Amino acid sequence: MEQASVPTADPITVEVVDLMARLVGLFHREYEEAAAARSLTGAQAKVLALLRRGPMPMRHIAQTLSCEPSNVTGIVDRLEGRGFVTRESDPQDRRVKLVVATDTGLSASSELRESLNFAREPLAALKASERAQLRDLLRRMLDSSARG
Amino acid sequence: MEQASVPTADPITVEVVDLMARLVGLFHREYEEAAAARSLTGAQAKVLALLRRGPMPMRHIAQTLSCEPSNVTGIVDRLEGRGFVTRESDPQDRRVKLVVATDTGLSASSELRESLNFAREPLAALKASERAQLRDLLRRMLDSSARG
DNA sequence: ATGAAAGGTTCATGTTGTCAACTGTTCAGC
DNA sequence: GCTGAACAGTTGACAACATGAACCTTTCAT
Repeated sequence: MEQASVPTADPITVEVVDLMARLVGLFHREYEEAAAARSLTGAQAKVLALLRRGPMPMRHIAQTLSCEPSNVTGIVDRLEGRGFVTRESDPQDRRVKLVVATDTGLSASSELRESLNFAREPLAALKASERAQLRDLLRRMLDSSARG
Repeated sequence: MEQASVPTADPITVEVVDLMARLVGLFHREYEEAAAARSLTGAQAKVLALLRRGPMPMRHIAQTLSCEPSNVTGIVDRLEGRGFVTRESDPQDRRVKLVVATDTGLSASSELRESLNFAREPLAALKASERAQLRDLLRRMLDSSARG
């Protein structure tokens, strides 16, 4: 909804968006596969990946994933049931539960990250200088949308 | 599994993969939202998008989406129930069912495609020449992985 | 003709996702 | 200090998505 002011995109933008869509499809499949190989689902893997930077309140996880908090409850339940994370209540605010990755959880997540060959093969088609170029372009796109 | 021969990726590749992951997240969310605005789910929208090029057997849809055929049955059921597609049996081989988008389905899919602002905003951060550069790099990645 | 193989569907099951209702906890204003 | 609004998280009901096994029909090779 609400896109009255969208100018018809130029042809290059349209094509880039299309290419992105294909790339997203590829990446997504690879990610799911890599997760499944460690008997994790995609959602579980995503949460574990978030926790690599440290404990995080449920609420924050939900916001990052753009989903309802009640959904996170279930995902964390299953991760907890398998020993990948624990819930600890925040001493600062006893309403919030901090989700903490266990060692098992962290190493599973690291393994998965390492194994993400995605684009390792596709990216091999590019020269080092081109990969750097790609990195810079992507960085700028993401920086701009992080601010937007 | 089975990645004994994966060389440790160079730092740039690792960073590109990370950026991709974020991009995929963004794109995915936008896509789901755009679909939801037309009361379609992401999966339904994907199938409709596939059918823009013409009728397609169930089997082929499943392969393209990398999922089980039985899953496609359900998705197409729901699309059919709402008048977005129909099933016609292939005269050449009466085992196969061709899924055909109706006019309603086609226009819903086109609308959705048009509304995909993703990256329209992020891409605006790039100059025209840079967008072209990005397009070329992405093309080459995808070409290589299409052959792989 | 027969039997194997392929295309779809059905059924049982599990995960992800939403929404509404509920329990605790915090905090502002009185 | 209390009270009530607002917030964090959970629960329960429900729909969509996803898999795997069993099944039916059609095709095709022998």
